[in-house]
Amino acid sequence: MKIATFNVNGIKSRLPNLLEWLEREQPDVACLQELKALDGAFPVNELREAGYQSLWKGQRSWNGVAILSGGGAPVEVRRELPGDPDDTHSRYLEAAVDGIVVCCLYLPNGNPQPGPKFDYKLAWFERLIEHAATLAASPHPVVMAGDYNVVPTDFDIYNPRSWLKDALLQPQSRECYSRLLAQGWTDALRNRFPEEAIFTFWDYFRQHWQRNAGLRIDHLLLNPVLANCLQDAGVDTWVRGQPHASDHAPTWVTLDLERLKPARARRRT
DNA sequence: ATGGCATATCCTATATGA
Repeated sequence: MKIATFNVNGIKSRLPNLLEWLEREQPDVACLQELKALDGAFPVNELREAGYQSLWKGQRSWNGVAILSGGGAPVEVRRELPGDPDDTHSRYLEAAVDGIVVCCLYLPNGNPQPGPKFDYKLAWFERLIEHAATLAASPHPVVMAGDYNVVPTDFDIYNPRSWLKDALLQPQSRECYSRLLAQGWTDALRNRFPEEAIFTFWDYFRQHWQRNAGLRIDHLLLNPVLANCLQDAGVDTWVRGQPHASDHAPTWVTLDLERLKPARARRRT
């Protein structure tokens, strides 16, 4: 099973790119972020024709997340992160897809910092950490995929110097991310490439894509049950090189779900 | 300290992103 996450930066503008990627790479599950569209503008029919059933949560102008499945329909578990009934941003979806719990998240950017947007980022992160503790300990396989808006270490950026004041590199942001991992999550990309600089985002400025001046901010975290199934992980960088591309590239894992069965058998004996 | 580029919207301008 292949599960991917892709910040599309506008589903309406990006639909041709999205469809081409789905056709070529055939992920079984795709988590999308930054739809930047109301629910009624979501291209549900185009995606169905491409072989995907969708669960989505839109919002005017900003944010917006979706979970696409090429197999069974995603079964909604929750449409918001617990902990703040006043939070109106569409940043979280959780669904069961073919036996896997899939969480699709778009963590707040947090710029400029310091300031109220950075405070919101950290508060949202705390809510995620609290909710994720249950998922990490779950006997079910769980993946938390999305745009975390955190560069975990200086090894995850082409050059931290010009980003030192950015919310994505702040010690508070990184501390939250490492506390999340400490619950038992496996950062699939870093697990697959322990000693390589690997990026998922290249901004539109100063020919950063052409110079491979990127950041690693899109992550797929696997709970221990699912980490046992990890086969491979990667970034579909060709998508970033297409005309009219998003500034993010799709990031993915492949999983051997056969390995879930021995664990269950062992528990019974 | 600002801008570079891109997207969306209340669109000869402004907010947001990362």
